[in-house]
Amino acid sequence: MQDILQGLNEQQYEAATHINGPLMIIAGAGSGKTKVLTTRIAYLMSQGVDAFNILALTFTNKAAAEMKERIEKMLGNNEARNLYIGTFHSVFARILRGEAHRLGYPNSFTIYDSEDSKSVIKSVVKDLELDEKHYKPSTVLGRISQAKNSLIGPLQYAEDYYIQQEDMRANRPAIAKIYDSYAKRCFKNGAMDFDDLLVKMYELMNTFPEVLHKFQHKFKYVLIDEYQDTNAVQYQITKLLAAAHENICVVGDDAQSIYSFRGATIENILQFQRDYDDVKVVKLEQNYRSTKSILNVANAVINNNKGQIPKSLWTENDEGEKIYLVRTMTDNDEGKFVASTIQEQKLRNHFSNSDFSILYRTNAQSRAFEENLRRSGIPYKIYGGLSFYQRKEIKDFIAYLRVIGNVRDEEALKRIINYPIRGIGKTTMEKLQTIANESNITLWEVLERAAEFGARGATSEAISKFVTMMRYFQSLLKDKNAFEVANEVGKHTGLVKELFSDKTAEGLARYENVQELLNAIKEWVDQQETLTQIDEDGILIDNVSTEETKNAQSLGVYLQQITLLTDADKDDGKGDMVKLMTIHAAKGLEFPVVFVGGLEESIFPSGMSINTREELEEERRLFYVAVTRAKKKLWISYANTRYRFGNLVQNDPSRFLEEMPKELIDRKNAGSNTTSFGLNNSNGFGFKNNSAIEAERRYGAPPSLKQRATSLPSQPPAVQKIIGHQPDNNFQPSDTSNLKEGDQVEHLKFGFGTVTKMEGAIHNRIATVLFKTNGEKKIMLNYAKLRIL
DNA sequence: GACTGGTGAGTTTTT
DNA sequence: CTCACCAGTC
Repeated sequence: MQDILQGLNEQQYEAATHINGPLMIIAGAGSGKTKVLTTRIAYLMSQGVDAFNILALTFTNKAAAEMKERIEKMLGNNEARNLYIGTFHSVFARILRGEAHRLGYPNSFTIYDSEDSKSVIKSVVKDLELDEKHYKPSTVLGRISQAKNSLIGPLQYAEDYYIQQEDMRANRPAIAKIYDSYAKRCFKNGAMDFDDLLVKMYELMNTFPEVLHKFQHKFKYVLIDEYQDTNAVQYQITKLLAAAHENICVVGDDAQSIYSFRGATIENILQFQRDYDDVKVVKLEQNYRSTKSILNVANAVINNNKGQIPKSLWTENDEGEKIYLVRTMTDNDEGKFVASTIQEQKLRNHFSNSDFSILYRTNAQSRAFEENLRRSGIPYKIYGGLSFYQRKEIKDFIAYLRVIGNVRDEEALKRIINYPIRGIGKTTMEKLQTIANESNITLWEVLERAAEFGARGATSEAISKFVTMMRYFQSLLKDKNAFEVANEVGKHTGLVKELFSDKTAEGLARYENVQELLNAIKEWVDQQETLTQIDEDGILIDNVSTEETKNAQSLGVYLQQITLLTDADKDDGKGDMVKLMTIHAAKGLEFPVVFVGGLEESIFPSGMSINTREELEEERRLFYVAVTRAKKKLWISYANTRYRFGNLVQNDPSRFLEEMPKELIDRKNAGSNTTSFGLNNSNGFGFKNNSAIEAERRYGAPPSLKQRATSLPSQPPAVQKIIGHQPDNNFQPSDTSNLKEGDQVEHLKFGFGTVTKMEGAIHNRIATVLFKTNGEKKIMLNYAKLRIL
């Protein structure tokens, strides 16, 4: 026990050992939060608390895995594997797997990912005969998700005056109706979406006192990481769970709240002290991670936000180097700069690849980095983005498994019914679908009784063949494990064979992916075998009943966990690789060397989040998170121009750059020695008249046309030619809400042109215009900088 | 019912 | 640029 608590500072010690009663830890970035949490758990166990009585909830699988691993190391045994540590979603899914029947769901319910959800919404919108252009699945799902996270059901949604006003204003009054149908459809399909995992867990606890009682007493100690990111449902559930013992410990940092788009509210952390009596509050303010320079930059930036919980983060670490600010001509150059800097740093400072991390605001930005790392032969791994399980060929294969596990899963069924092509086409499906909806039976049932509903000839035959095959697979469930079933599916459906005969590069990759899926399932099954050999007292059992093992290895269990899996979880930690991820994904992690890319207006801060102070402050917190990931060295970069939808776009340098204290910034690679970042100063940052010359000096002469096709287009993009337009000092953007094609306009930076194309007014917030300057170049622009002539 | 080529629309952030 | 969707053809 002495060992466990060793090396904690006074506050950390207090936080780790105050195990009875409510505790709130306000933990600054890099203050050893994970260390405290893991120590706390290890300490609990050393005090005789059973691992089965401890529940720790995190926001990412990665954070959970890390905690588990650290605890295991601390305790020196594998008792930690019996802890309930996981994301809200995965822990609740696990619980619901045993209890869902109470809510009318099959215990083998399917979990819908966002793609499935959108697909359901799409068909609901179609059935309700609404305008599919106007009721876009992503928009509608966003509204529904928001409602669910605030515990607002379909009925309440329809009756809520404020919500209805909002929907009316957006001219989408039918969302309430869609929400209702969507919920019913999911229920009929025996499926829960991501939000349902939380909502249904709440319903379960709230409706069945005996269930609540059971879990209140099972989880005598509750810990919640990143409490500032909890939303209303999560808040309510944890409140219920902790009500009996009040041994609840929450850890958070209001400065790192970056999930409000998911319904997270800082209120929860502010409310905590009012929810329980005698809340112990511990502040962790000493940073052990970063250099003084890095921390000071972070502090200076976050100070621009109003209303943070007062806290002063300090460090005893070295001053460190200044923060490097880098400007490049294009997004590709940004990638190139990062790749070469990594090479250089490795040689100079003996860093290994895994010491580096590249962070960005949007997943789309990863490509430029990826390409250049590959070109430089630097091994890298991208976290997030499309997970392995979201790839088309994998989802197709899994769709078979899903239907086998749950025939009510209509989304999966629709996916596979004619894949591989077996002659059950669109028209047939539409007919069957209508029958299913009208007679309120499942699509599967309609298929089973297809002949009875009027299927004839070849179609009827194809359907009954399909049904017979699926029934055969289902018959395997009884005594075959997930891998054996999957293997059979691969063989009998011809899926593997079809991919194998596709000799194109993509076909080969798809084939390999499916192979990898089968391997993964095999691995999982084997792993389950060892897991089930430990009983509830944590003692290894020699003779596990085959029944139990089989159960744990079943297809249903497998399916439920993979939907919640992200790519990061496949990471075995092995392999020396540079890590690429969004800033959101990087929360809670730290790296010796960090590159943050794309510090440009409309990217970071995102163009979607610049309209209210709240949105902007969240972007700023995100920047704060990015900066505080770095231990030793930090590069921040932005590009003058980048490609977006195949078009060249120009963005101003991010406003956040201005907020960093100048004396802590090394700007020798920022291209300009002006002291101002002045966004409107055409002589200032990034838009100098001589930037083409400057670029040539740094990157060499532009490559010939032929070369350009194969090598980096590091030549300054054509847009440069027209840069340098000197607007009238009184340039006032016009009200461009009526802007139309053919209008003559003046742009703040580019000068005069004609509007050739209007693009979307997406979300009514930021819109871009494609226009021709001097009859020559196409550029996409922001409305706000245009004057109609 | 299956296949093809043209067209338009889309990119925050995560489970 | 890339993907989903549509109309038109076999």
